Amino acid sequence: MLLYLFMELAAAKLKFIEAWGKLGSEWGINRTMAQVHALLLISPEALTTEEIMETLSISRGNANMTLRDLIGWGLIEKQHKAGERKEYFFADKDVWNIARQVAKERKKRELEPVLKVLNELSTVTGDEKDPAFKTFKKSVADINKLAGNVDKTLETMLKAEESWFWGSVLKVFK
Amino acid sequence: MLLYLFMELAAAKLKFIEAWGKLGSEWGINRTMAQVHALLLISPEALTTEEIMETLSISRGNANMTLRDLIGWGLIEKQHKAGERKEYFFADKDVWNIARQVAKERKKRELEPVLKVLNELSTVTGDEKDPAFKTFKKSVADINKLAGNVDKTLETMLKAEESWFWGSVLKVFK
DNA sequence: ATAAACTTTCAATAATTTTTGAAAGTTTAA
DNA sequence: TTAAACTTTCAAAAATTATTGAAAGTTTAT
Repeated sequence: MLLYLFMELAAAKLKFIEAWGKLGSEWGINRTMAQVHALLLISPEALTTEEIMETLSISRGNANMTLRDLIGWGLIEKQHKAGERKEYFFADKDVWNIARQVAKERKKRELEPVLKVLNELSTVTGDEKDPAFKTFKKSVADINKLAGNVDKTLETMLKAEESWFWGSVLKVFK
Repeated sequence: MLLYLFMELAAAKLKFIEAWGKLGSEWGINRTMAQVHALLLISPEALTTEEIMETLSISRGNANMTLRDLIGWGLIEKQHKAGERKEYFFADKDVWNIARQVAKERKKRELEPVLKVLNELSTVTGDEKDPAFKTFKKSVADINKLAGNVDKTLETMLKAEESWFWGSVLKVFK
């Protein structure tokens, strides 16, 4: 009976990889990319493309593209071992860095383009007596303001030290 | 020439709906759902299923399911007009409420299940001398801590008043 | 009860996103 | 050079996700 109180490391790893992949896909990050990231996160040494393909049962092409994407996100790096031609990959293990990196990329790729459109839309002119115009203008202005605040907050977060960040925020949010 | 300095309200509406839909799909929210939400956000009156189908060129089935989902997310409500059988739909226009509602739902649907798994994985036992075990345990513990902090922060945000929230946070993030 | 007005369901279809894998490309060592 | 070792590309296929639309279901008025 006691047996079931413990989980094998191997089983735990699989569960972690699966959970990370699911979370990623729910937040617009490709499942495989999140899984490769998870695998490298819990791996003490750098892994080859070969090993990643094997462990996650994915094709060479998929592994290659996913690793390239992860490098583009600043989440993993290539490593070369002396006397070997193969490339090894390892993940930054600092969770605060990971959060910052993801925030930075998504801000750049998704938030900023939307802010640009919202700013354009703020300049629309029309009949101030028209309810359709008034409602449009107010919604756009409100969203623009919120998005701007989110942007500023992220900007500050990107510069922040982990301890400083959590210390300060948790003091405010008590 | 000056003509191009102004944008027609109709064009602006389309652009807004498109941008909101794109943002949604990048963050794991179905494009159509985000578009229907956008349409109702900028509409001064409640709209019928019929009108939504027409404006966005979507089918009755799609409109019906999407509207039901949006009600489930707490972003829109049904309205009945005296002497009419048709149902009308309108969106909460308060941007802070919208942000809170989305945060609340995603916390419940996605963050909490992951926290549950992470907590389970924290209990894994193994050989403290094994680098694979040590790396696994540390990564899980670190992520668990970060996720727990995010959860607490959201929890507080859900209770917060808009002015209080932005006032306080922006003072900290100066 | 009946029928008109309206809403919901869901199997089939369409659209989109992800993955494959073999061929092409590149680098290195001899 | 050449060839082995390794990486990248990308058109085709598979998997996933979203949409359609007609039929079934429900409600209301008479």
